[in-house]
Amino acid sequence: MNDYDRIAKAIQFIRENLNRQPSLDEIATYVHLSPFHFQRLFRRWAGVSPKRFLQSLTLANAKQLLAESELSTLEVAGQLGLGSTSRLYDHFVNLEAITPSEYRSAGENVTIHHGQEESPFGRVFVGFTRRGICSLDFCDDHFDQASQTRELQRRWPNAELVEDSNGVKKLVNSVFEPAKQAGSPLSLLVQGTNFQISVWNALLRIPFGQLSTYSEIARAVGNPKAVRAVGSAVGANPIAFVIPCHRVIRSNGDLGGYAGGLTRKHAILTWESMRRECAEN
DNA sequence: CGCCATTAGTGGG
DNA sequence: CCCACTAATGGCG
Repeated sequence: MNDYDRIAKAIQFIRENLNRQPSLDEIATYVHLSPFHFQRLFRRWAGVSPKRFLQSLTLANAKQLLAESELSTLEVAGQLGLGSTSRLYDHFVNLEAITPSEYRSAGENVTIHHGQEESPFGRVFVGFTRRGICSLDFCDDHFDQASQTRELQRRWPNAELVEDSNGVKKLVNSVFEPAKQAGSPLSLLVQGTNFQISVWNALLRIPFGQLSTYSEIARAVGNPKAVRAVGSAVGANPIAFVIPCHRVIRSNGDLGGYAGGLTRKHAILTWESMRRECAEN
């Protein structure tokens, strides 16, 4: 079992037993570590003690984050025309959209480099072309490399797939390393319907470490009643983590869903909120 | 009152 | 049809 698995297991345990406020000893025992070692591992991973983590984990906390983000940057998320390009993320991420039909007519001669690599939140499968990242998914038992490659080929039927573990390693480093801000902008290359693209754009506008809701996104894309459809579009996000679908939760404060598993969603959110606190202090 | 469980309504794929 | 949803509603302390 690697570190991420252990931490994930601990977090899940904490979540399930939140109302009992489990002690450090109890959690450490659960993941088969000594309290001392567990605390150190946890601190290294999250930058916070398990105790502090526990405190920040309540629903009240989630709702507070929600309230903070309510007023911020989401109200303007312009509908994006087909195939157009827009700069987002304070000019650090560049999202380029291609419709399925446009792809069919124009899109040959594309080579997609792909492979798996460890990330702070577990193994990921990544695909990228010369023009940008086109795929990023977390791996698990149901979604292994074989099926991920198959899915990639299905989405880009004319593309040539090439395994490239070196390239993938470099890419993953720049994606998950916060120092990426200093480097060149990330380019994303995605296919989707007009609706999906506008939703993914809205996701990119949620600031690091903050939360939004499905209904908020629906409002932001100018279709306030399409809440459920937004859920589907968010779920269809082809580039996990970079397009931050993990920052969207239910309006009542529940976590909602996540393709990579709820524990992982929770882990990423917690990590982000801690990172943000650190940056502020 | 507040806290839940249930449900009709919902729009895009 | 299927949904990574929500607001309204009613029951129960």
